[in-house]
Amino acid sequence: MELSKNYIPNEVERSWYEHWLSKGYFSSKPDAREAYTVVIPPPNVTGVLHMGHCLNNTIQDILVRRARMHGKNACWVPGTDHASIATEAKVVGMLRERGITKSSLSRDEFLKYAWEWKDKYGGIILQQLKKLGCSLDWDRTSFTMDDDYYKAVIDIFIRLHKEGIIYRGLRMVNWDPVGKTALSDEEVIFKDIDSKLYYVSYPLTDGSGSITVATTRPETILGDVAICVNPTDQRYANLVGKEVMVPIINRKIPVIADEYVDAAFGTGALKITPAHDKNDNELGRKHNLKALNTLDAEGKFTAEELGDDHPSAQVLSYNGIDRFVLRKKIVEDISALNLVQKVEEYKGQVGTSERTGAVIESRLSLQWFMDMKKFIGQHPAIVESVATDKIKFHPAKLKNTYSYWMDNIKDWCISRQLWWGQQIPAWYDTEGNCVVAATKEEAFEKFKIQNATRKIEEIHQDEDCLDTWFSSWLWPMEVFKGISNPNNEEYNYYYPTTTLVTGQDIIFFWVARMIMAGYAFKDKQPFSDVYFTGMVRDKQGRKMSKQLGNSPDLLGLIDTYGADATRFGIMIASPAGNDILFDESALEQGRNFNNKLWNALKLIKMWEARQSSDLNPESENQTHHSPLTTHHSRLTTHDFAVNWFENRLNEAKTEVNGLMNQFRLSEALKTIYSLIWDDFCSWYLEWIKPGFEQPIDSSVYQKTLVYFEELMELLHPFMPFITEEIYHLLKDNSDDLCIKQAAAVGSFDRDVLNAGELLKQVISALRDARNKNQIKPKDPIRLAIQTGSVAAYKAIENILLKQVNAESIAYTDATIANSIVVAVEKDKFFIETEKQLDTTTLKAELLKDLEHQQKFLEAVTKKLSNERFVQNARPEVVDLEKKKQADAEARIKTIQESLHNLA
RNA sequence: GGGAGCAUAGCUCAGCUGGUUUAGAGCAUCUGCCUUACAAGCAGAGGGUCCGCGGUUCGAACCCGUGUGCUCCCACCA
Repeated sequence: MELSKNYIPNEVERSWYEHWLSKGYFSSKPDAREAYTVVIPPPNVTGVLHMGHCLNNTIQDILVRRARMHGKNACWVPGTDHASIATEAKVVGMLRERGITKSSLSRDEFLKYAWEWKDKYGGIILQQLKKLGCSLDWDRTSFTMDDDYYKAVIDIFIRLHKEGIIYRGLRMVNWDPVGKTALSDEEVIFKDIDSKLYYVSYPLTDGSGSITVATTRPETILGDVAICVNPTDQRYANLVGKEVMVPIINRKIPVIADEYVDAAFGTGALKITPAHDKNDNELGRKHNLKALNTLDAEGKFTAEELGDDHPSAQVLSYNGIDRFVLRKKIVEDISALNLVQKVEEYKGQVGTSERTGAVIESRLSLQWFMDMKKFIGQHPAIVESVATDKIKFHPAKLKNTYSYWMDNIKDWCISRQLWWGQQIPAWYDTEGNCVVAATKEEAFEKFKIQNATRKIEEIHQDEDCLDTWFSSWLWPMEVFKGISNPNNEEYNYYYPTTTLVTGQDIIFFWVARMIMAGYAFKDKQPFSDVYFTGMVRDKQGRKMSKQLGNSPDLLGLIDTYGADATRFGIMIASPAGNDILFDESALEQGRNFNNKLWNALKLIKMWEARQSSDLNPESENQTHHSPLTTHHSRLTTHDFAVNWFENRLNEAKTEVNGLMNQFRLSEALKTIYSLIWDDFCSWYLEWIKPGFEQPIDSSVYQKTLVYFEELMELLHPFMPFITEEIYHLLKDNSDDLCIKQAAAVGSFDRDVLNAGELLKQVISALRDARNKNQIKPKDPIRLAIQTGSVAAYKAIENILLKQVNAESIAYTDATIANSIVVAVEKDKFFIETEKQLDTTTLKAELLKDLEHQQKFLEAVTKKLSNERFVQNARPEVVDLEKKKQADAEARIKTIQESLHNLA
């Protein structure tokens, strides 16, 4: 079969993925093997694949594929998250484009549209994962709003409510005026902003002057209920207890004192607006002040609650004005009253919604909460398991982040004013009494106990739904029906899961809460290792964003470079927990690597028909005695190469195992890359390569096939497609690499490896000398070796001849005049050539080297003459220094001889 | 405001228990090569105040202190 010049990935990738699927390699069933379970962090059902997913899922696939090849029953569960806020926003947007407003629809009508939308677009991201080569068990695809899953979430809510962990209360919450819903603290992102500090005066009602406050939020002035100063602040001591007038609305409010106020900030006087600020709200409650709300759910002005104060036409004219427009308007109107003293630039922070980006309002509302202190208190393992590494975090530094958050945890607001999600199983009667129950009928039964005359039509369910994360935290359990069908066979086999791979940005949202759920509902850790990825940034270190247009089109990249190259590119520079700077040149490197593998395949395939089996018996005879003739040494040359590579391969496999166990994936890939490119292609294949149209020893060829296969096996988890392709092109293998079981790693001999390293060193040194002396690659040289171990060089003569383009090799006891001298360790090499040598340059080089060596010798000698060093350092360290000294001395001698030789 | 982390070649990063380090790799750069697997390649080279300062030690990129610069997390002082 003719192999193409370069490797062309697209068709190969498509057909192997189909083949793997058709063979059912990714689907897992419980059996006698140990399970290796990974649940995908479910992407938003609205999502499309981006670089973050690419990194995250490539890592999971590497772990899963490797486990599958190492005797584990690997199960990787796919699925999507209903992502209530994001999805509801998308559906609302889609409806708006069609001229439909959400408010014109009933809940059922809206949900019908949402499900239609989900069914149409919800699977896209999963299809894209197939392109990346992800070996997910598609039969297990789950969704956080599947029927059983939905029931499990409701069940957990009811359970926690019964235990008194979940409660309903009127609290200050983070309100997203765009999403029109409450948010948990974790969903609020604080951003630095340039704002202004307005100094506004409130006239005293007794006409004795005014008090000036500094505020960043003048639009809330109409909701002010007091002015507060620090009780120790002498400036205001005589004003406490008096009254001031709120500008515009002319409401009388008291001047009060509280230690909360910082006298050093602004004017030392603070306006209290309990309806719009968490701290003000607390102060308000402490001092029995009313909370006057002036903003509606959308963040627009409403005078509704100001009714008792007989709002003027001016106040009423603000109705429906957006908070930011209102801010300017109120400042203008107060300025017109000459009550704005000054305006300062101010750098402050505002909370924004993680999902919609809207500036958060603090808003008093009735919501459902989870009492986290109580909850965690009941399950100490939630905190301990991470501290004691029962659940291992990679990188470990995130353990601190986790424990700090746990120690300072606050109640979790779990209700959302949305329709897309699990509807809260709380029911109300006409008097506003509330019971929690799974169904209307159950709720009705409960109400009847309180009031026998209650009719079922009089009760209605809570309109709100639950925070998405209140369903996601059950993911590792419920994908195996662990909640909805407890102790089923699959759950018992696959749970706890093995490794979780996710972004460190969701450590609190998701990871921490899965750990809570794991211990609270099943008394087990949900996973044993968590690999946290950083954020994918562009090569200048900027976050990927739509505005910057710097997020690459992943599918386009896969089309251009292939999935293997894309996986290579994202993995080669991504240590656990660090952000990765995405650079397309890494994908090029991956593509080039594909090509290198392809060409190695082509080379080896050329030999297939050129094996010479007649050399085999002779070869076996030669193994154990010293070779004397050139003919024989060719055979032992191969023995040397084969033996060296086998040892090197085992060494590298050992390294890779170690790195993988530590989750150092990027380094494992680098090790494999260098093993293949440098050791296998650049050295080994060159060493065994027969001359033009010459035969290759059959046993060497067979060994080479085995090595290449093993290299593909090692690389497969990282680059599954090309390795599978080569595995089949190399030999007529009837099995597939995808499920091939890795052979045990053999041992390796340090001496054999060192011999190989020495040979490489000699070859490089001689090539360097050729280069420096401008000997053209085609010009042959004659090589003479002065060494104490002639036999060792005899064994590798043929490699040496070929690798440095020498026409002959001789052994000598003495220096050879008019030659270039190269020293490697204790051996000297003399290069003789027809070319006229540039003695001036050569001398200069040697002198430079000599100086360097002498300095080094000086340093080592000084160290060795330090008695305290010799006394205190470990003996092997001292021996090493002695060896360095001897080597330096020998080298200096060689250089001096060479200089002499040139003269 | 509190906490964590980072700083090593032009760039991205290794360097694990202080001594096999005269500090490595990949990319980029430079030189020479179209050598029958591969120019998306081959062969080779150059490139470092290990952030500054101080300390501990026979010995420091590594440990300690301090300064500087960056990054992240937590925390709603209007």
